[in-house]
Parts: sequence; structure tokens; C-alpha cells
Amino acid sequence: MLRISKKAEYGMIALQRIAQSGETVAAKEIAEDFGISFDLLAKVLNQLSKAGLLIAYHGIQGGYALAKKPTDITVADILVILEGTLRITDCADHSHEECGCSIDAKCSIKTPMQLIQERMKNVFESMTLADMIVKTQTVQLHSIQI
Amino acid sequence: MLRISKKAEYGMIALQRIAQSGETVAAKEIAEDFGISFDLLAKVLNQLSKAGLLIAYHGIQGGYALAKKPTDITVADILVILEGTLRITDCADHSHEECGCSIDAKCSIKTPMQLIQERMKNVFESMTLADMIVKTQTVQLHSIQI
DNA sequence: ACAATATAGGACTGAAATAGTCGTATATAT
DNA sequence: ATATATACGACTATTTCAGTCCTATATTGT
Repeated sequence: MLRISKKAEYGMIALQRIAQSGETVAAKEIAEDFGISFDLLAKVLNQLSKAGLLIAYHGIQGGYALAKKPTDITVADILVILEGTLRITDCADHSHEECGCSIDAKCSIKTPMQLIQERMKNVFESMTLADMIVKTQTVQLHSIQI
Repeated sequence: MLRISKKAEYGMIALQRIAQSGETVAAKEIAEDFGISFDLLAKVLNQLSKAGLLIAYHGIQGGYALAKKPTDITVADILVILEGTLRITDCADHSHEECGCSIDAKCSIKTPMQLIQERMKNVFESMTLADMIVKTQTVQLHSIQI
């Protein structure tokens, strides 16, 4: 039902954490801080570094650091890396001229689905990691002031 | 990976078909026309009629007719009926004050996820069945002209 | 009344995607 | 050297999704 996967969720949490700290952070630290599976998180961070969003450092004092500016990393980027290209229905796929769905040439919802998918893509592209940092810092400042 | 379910897809195809014909259409006819599972489609149409989008007529000459104007049925309505309320992540759920995700109070992506979910909801609410009829008719007119 | 047809609804099965685990290899700082 | 961190493949469990099957109920036409 149009849910974002745990992998993508963990990816966003980790990237937000790394971006906010501004330095290198180990997978173990993130997993412990948020109480999530280290193994799964490690896979996610590996994918993100292979895709060029993170730089991985091995060994003691190692971890992950951002490979790009927070303003240059969008939610869309993260989703594509961890969940693959957005394709809400088979017929919404722009890459095929023929409608890939079971309904063949008769598919009557192709155009509307393509439109909706395009708009969803815009939503994901319009939020960057930088936006996610600002939101959280605001909350933190409030709690500090109390 | 953020896919729309077959149930929702069949629902949209069926509603589009019924809206376009402007009269009562039997589930069997739709299933045959589009080559999709009759049993699954029947369930979907039943759900849509229970939810008040369709009126069901039993017996010979029976079938389903729209219960509302095509302009009053949105993609969001259809998705909520057939897939449940949109909830892209646990923490994006506005109905709970406490973050339902495994990360408890520390969840750092709650606000951004709520924002994205709200925007997706707007996308789904901004397309009506009427829009889907117009789109398809245009295509059909083109193929007739050839 | 009866037969044909259409929806209603529950039980069940199979397939696919998702989430998570485990073991081992490789790189690196001290 | 060794402790620590990432890399990576294999494997399992869980959940969701799609589809089927069977039976019941309502309605129309003859």
C-alpha cells in the first residue's frame, strides 16, 4: 500500500544522521543509536556508498561520510538507489512504448498513471537532505531551550 | 517499491470503464474486456460499492453503476478504499503522537516523511475519475481518425 | 415457479517482495 | 599484530499480494 521500505527508511535516517554530524559516522553507532538491525543498515550504507552518495572508510576510526553536499542529495536519489526506479504500475513505465501490464494495448489508465507517477517523482525530488536537517535541528533547539 | 496494488489498478480500470460507458456494466464484461481475473475484480467492485462509489445491481441485466459524479471520485478515494489509508512509513502517521516506528522518540525523519506523505495525498486527491475519462477519450479519438 | 445470471463473501493457496540473520573476507589505523 | 570497520554472498523468516474456489443470495425474464 505505497509504503517506503525499511531499507529506504534506514537509508534516510542514516544519511540525515551523517549529514547532521558533518563528519564520519560508523554504521555500528547509527544502528545502536536508533536501535535498528546493524546487518541491514550495513547493506544499505554499502549500497549508498557504491552509488556515490557516501564515502566509506575502513578500519579503526572508519565509517561513512557524505560524498555530496546535503543540498545535492534528494529523497528521490535515495529511493532510486534503495528501491529501484519508481513505477507505480506496469503501465506507468515511460521506458516502454507498449503497455507492459496484463491489459496490453487496451490499458485505459496509462496516461493518468504516468501523470501521477511524474508528480510523485517531483515530490521526492523536491526534498533534499538539507531540508531534513533543518527540520530536525529546529526540534532539537526547542528541547534544549526547555 | 511504492507500487499501486493490482486491486487498486483493477478498481481504477473498472471505474474508468463504467464512468466512460455512462451506464451499468457487469463485472464479467470488464474482466473479459481487459483479460483480468474475474474473481479478484468482483472483490474490488464489491468493496467499491460497499464504500459508496458504485451501486450494485443483482440478477440478469445487473452490474455496477457509478454512485457519484466522476468529478466527485478521486484517485485518493479509490486508494483509501482498496489499500487503506496512506502511510508511507510508520512515523509518517499523523494519527499517533508517538512515533510508531522502531526508533521511538528518536525518529529523526518524522517531519519530512509527514510532509512528503501530505504532498502525495494532494497528488492523489487532485486527479478525479473525470480527468481519467478525458485523457482516454483523446487517445481513442486519435486512433479512430487514423 | 423456475432457470439463468449477477453480485456477496469467506476460505484457501501460491508467489513474490521484504526484513532480517549469519558467516567470512578485506581493508586500515594504532 | 590486532582490533575495528566495511564488503559481500548465502540463507531464512515473515509478510504482503494475487489469485482461485466454493457457496450463498438477489433479481430478472419466461
